[in-house]
Amino acid sequence: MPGGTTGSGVAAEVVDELKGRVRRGVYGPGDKLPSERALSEELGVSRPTIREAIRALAAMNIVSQRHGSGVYVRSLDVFELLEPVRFALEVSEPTLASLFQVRLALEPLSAQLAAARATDAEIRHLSSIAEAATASRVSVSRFLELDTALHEALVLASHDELLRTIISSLAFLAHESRERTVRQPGVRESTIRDHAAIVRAVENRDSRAAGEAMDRHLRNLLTASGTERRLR
Amino acid sequence: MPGGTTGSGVAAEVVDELKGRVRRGVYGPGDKLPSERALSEELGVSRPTIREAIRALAAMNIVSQRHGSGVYVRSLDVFELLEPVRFALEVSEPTLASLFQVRLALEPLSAQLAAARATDAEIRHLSSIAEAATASRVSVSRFLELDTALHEALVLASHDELLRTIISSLAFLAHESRERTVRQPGVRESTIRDHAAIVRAVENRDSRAAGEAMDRHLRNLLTASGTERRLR
DNA sequence: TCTACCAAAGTGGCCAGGCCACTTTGGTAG
DNA sequence: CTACCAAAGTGGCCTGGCCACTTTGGTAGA
Repeated sequence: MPGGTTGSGVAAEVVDELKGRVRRGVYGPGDKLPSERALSEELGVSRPTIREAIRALAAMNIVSQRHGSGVYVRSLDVFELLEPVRFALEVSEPTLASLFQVRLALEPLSAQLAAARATDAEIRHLSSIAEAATASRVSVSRFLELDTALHEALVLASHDELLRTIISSLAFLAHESRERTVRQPGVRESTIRDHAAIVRAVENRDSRAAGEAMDRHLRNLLTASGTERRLR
Repeated sequence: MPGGTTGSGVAAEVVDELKGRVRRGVYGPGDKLPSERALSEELGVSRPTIREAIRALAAMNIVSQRHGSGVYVRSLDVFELLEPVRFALEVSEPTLASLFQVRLALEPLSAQLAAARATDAEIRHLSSIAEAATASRVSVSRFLELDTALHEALVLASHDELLRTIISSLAFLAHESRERTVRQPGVRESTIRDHAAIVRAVENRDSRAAGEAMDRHLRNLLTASGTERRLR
């Protein structure tokens, strides 16, 4: 009973069918789908309908169409899959408070797991990121980049795909607000301290300390951003 | 410099054009777009191309198509917007253990918020669900249905759209494993007890107790299910 | 033998015109 | 004033076709 949530109609069914095949791995990333004419025959629907379905999948960044060549399954990376919603999020806006609530529940977990599971190479990577942010002449955008990278590296080191998917999605949502938060006085300094504490805990394989350090870090950011503001 | 990121081709241009109109407020939420035939004439492209463009916008949850009526700009609620997250979660094929880890982080939060924010009607609804499961002659599938309904009702009562999106997506992933778990001896009884405790805490507006009850509930399920099995 | 080129096949992009199913609406009969 | 129904409007889908681009394999030249 896979996710047939798209709607009714033949085209919608084709979308679900193809989406299902990608989900089940019938077509993996990089693979070429059958030609529109072939799919048309196989599924017993007209080519325009197939085209509509493929256009929808392309809009969701699940496939990409290459004129004269074929239709290919994309990387299925979380960020890419979320990109189509970026536009719509300009109007929607989850509350910052809500976002932080969820991050406060998940990111300490991410840090805990990272402390327990990170490889030595991953720990070195974490250190280098935290280190890079301490340099005096770091631009705002570069600082944001490093901040994002640290959270991403942590959840990668947790070796938990599900956590990575969710946290990456949230980071995507948070991106807009971070630009403002990081400009507030003192935030960069406290962020550097917090990051250092997290990395130190991971280096020491201290799950509890890592989780607590992350918790403090997020609460600091929350305080700095003012909780009632909306994203964007 | 509006978001002309879609790609090349006439259909892509139509997508950008329509997207731009929505962005600029030419068509606001709830508004009806011109008919496909009208757009076709106005933009000087064929109707199939217009249809492809509209299908793409629908895939991005920007508009919705209503057979016989028209194409409407959507209200853009967060839950629907984050539908792509669901797909992303499904392709990642998480471990049961990983799934429980995340649920253990999020669902107690959901219960806490519900205890603090639920309306009287929502509390009555919760009670009725918990009540229905205590009847002696409830089939396995019906029991599962009620279990899902309770978790869903809780997160609804939390009045947090972001949480709702994530937890609903996870519930979908969990579905397969629940069918097995619920058949294990004693699980239904303990579930009934746990649910009752959660509902009681919400009725008493006791956030802490609600969170703890949910935590115990999930740990009971986790114990009963054996953690190493893979979903799907 | 190897390289460069080119033509044919395959594929997506787009169009024209048509029929059907569903929704909406305004007039009409009760 | 209400209930109903027919016509108009709209999206959903199909057939069939032509064009533009990419790929590929064979061929002519070095």
